[in-house]
Amino acid sequence: MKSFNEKIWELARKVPKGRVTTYKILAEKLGTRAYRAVGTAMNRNPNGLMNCGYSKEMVPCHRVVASSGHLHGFAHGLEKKAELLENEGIKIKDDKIINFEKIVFRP
DNA sequence: CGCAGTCTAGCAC
DNA sequence: GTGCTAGACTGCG
Repeated sequence: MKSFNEKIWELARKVPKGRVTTYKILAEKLGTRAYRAVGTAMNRNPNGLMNCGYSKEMVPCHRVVASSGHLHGFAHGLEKKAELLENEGIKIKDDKIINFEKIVFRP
C-alpha cells in the first residue's frame, strides 16, 4: 500500500510535457477531497525541489496548479514555476496559465 | 473577499 | 502514543 504522498507523485508524474494538472484532479483521482493534503504532499515531496524538473523519476510540481489555472504557492517561487512552464511551451500571464482549459491534463 | 470542509505531516505533551 | 496546529486547495455565501 503506497502512501498518500506516493500516489500524488505517481499521478503528477503522468502529466506529459507541455501539459498541466490541478490539485483538485489529483485529489479526485485518489478518491479524496483533501486538496490541501495534495499541496502539502507536493511541498514535502522527498524527490527534492531540484528534481522538480526534467528527470524521469521527478515529480513535475510546476505542472500542478490551482483548479482555476492560476499559479498558487511554489517553494521555488512563482516566477521560477512560470519559467519552467514557459520552457515547456506553456504561456504564463500574470501568474496565470493561458489556454489552461486546452492544456490541462484530465485523466 | 471571507468562512468552512477535508487529509497529511510536523511539533508538543 | 495521542492531540493540536498549520498548510502549494476548493466551494459557497
